[in-house]
Amino acid sequence: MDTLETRELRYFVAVAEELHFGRAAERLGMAQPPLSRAIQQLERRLGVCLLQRNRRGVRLTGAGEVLLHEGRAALNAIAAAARRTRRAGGADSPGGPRGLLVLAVKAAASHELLRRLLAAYAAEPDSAEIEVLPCGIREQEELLRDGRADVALMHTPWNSLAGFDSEELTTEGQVAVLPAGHPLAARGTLSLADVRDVPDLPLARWPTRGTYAPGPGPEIHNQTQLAQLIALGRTVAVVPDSARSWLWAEHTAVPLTDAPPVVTHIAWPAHSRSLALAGLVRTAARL
Amino acid sequence: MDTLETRELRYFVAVAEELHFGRAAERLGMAQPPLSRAIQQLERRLGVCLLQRNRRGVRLTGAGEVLLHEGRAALNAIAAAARRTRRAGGADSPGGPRGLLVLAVKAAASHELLRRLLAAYAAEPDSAEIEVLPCGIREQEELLRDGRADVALMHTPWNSLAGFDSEELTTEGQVAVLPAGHPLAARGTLSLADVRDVPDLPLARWPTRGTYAPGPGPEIHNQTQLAQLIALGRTVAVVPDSARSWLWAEHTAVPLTDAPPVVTHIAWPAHSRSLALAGLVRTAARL
DNA sequence: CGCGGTGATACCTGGCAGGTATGACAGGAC
DNA sequence: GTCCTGTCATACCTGCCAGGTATCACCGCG
Repeated sequence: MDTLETRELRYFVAVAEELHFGRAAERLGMAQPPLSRAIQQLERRLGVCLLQRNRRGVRLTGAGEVLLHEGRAALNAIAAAARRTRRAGGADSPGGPRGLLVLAVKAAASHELLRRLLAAYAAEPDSAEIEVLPCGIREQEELLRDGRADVALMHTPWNSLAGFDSEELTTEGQVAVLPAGHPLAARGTLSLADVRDVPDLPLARWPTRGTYAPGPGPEIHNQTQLAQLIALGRTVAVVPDSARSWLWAEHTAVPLTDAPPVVTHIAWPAHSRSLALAGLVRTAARL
Repeated sequence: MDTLETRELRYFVAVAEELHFGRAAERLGMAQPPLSRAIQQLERRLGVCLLQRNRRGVRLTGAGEVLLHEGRAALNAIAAAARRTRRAGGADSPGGPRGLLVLAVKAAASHELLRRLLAAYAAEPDSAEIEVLPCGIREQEELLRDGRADVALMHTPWNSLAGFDSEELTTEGQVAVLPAGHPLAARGTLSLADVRDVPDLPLARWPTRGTYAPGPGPEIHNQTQLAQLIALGRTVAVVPDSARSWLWAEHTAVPLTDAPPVVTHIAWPAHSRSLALAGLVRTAARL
C-alpha cells in the first residue's frame, strides 16, 4: 500500500525527464496507455499530484520535482545493489577471485600516486584485485552512486565529496602549462592574474556540467586536444602539479603562486563496509 | 532483466535478517513457498548464490552480505522517496502549507541553539514550517536516510557525518555533572582522570550500538534516569556544556579541561536540493 | 524408526501489467 | 466555423506471474 515499486520509479523518472508520455513510453519500450495508467495509479497511491497535465504538454509539480530527485537516487541505489552483489558473487567459491574493487579515476590524473597506490596495495596480504576505471571527473560521483565503481580518487575543488566517506591523501599546487617558447615560460613562478592577462594566449575553457562559460579561449573536450592546442601556442591552461606526467616536450609548466591547492582524496560510498575496501583505504592513507 | 524489484529486495532482506524462510514469510505476511521461489528466482537473475542452505537453517554468502547492506540502503532510499514526495504534496495548492521540513534532534541536546535557530528561521521571509522530531542520537542518521526527517542537528564525535552534507555550527567543551554536595563539585575545573578515579562515583555507562561497555557504573537508558542517579549521589557523567539546560538544582557542572570538544553540525542528505532546506541551513550558518 | 522442523516442488488461480483501439480535447491553419 | 494533428485518457481484452494450498525430500533426534 505504501511501497513504491522500482517499475513505477523508472516510469515516473522517464516521464519526468521527457515531459511527454509518448516519448517516455517509447524510451521504456512500451505503449503509451499503460504508462499513463501507471503514473495515475502512482499519484493515487501517493495521494499526491505529480504532473500538471496542461493542454499541450506536461509540467512537474513541486512534489514531482521531489520524486524526480529522490527517485533517481533510489534507482541508483537499486542499480548499485544489483551490480555490487553480482560483483561479489563467486568470491566464495574456493579458487575464484577473492574480490574485485573497481576504482574510478579521472583519466591521467594523479598518475604517480595511483601507480604507488596500486603497487603498495598489491603487496598487501589478502589484497583484492583492483580494476582501474578511467572516466571523466563528473562521472566519478555517478559511478560510485550507481555501483559501477566501489571507490574513487577525487580532487577538490572539482569533485564534491558530499555523500561520500573519504580520506585525504595529498595536497599539491597548480601550474600554468604554456607553449615552451612563450616569454612567460621563462619565468620561475606566475600568478593567476599573469596567466589571465596574456592577450595572445586566451585561457582554455572546460565544460562545467556540460556547458562552457563565455570567454575568448577555445572550448576543450579532452586532454589530448588541450595538449595539442597548448603546443600550437593557441592557449594556456591551469592544471594540478601532478599533471606534469602527461605534458609534451613542447610544453612548459610554471608554478602558480596563488592558485587554489588541489587536494586528492580517496572516496567511497558512506555505507560501504567491505574488508577489501577498508584495506585499500588503509594502504592509501599510509602512502 | 537486470533490474531488481523492491518486492524482491524486501523479501531478501527479510530472509537475510531472519535466516529462516518460515519466519521471514510470516513477517512478510505471506506463505513460505512463494518466498522460497522468489529468492531462488532472484539468485538466478543475479547469477549469484546468496544463501547457503544447509541442513538445519540458512547462512549468508559473501554476495548475500553485500546484498543485505546495499539492499537495505536501497529500500531506505525508496522509502525516503515516497515519504518526501508525500510531504511535498499539496505544497502547490494555494493556501496550503508552503512546505514542511522535519528536523531531527537528539532529545534535549543543543536546546538553546535550537531555540535560536527556530526563531531566526521563522523570521525569514518564505520560511517553511519546521517540525521538530526528538529522537535518540543513533536514530537521527536512520531518519535522514529513510526520509522520515529532512535535516538534523548532529554532534560529533557521537554522530557520524558520513553520507551527509553538513555545515559546522558551534563547538563546546564538556562538563562533569556531579551531585551538588560532592567534594569535587567545589573545584573550578577537572580533568577526565579526576572524574574516572572517584571511587564513590563510578562513571555512568551509555549504550553504544545497543550494548554496554563493562564497568562499575550504572547502565543508563535515558536522561531522566541519569539525572536522578546523579542527584542521588550514585554516579557522575560527562556531557556537553549545553546540557546545563536540563540540569537539576541538586547538580553541579564542572568544566573538564581535557575532554574532546563537541561540535554541533546541521546535516542533511547529500543530494537534497530543496529551497526550504537551503534557507534553513543558511540561517543556521549565520547564527 | 517415527516425529518435528526445515526448505523445495507441483499445481492452480486471480489480479494486474501490458497491448490495441478509440475517445476527448485543445490548438492551429484556412 | 471545420478540418487536421498532436496530446493524454479511457475501455476492454489477454497472458503472465505472484501467491496460495498440498505435498515432498531431507535431516537430526528422542
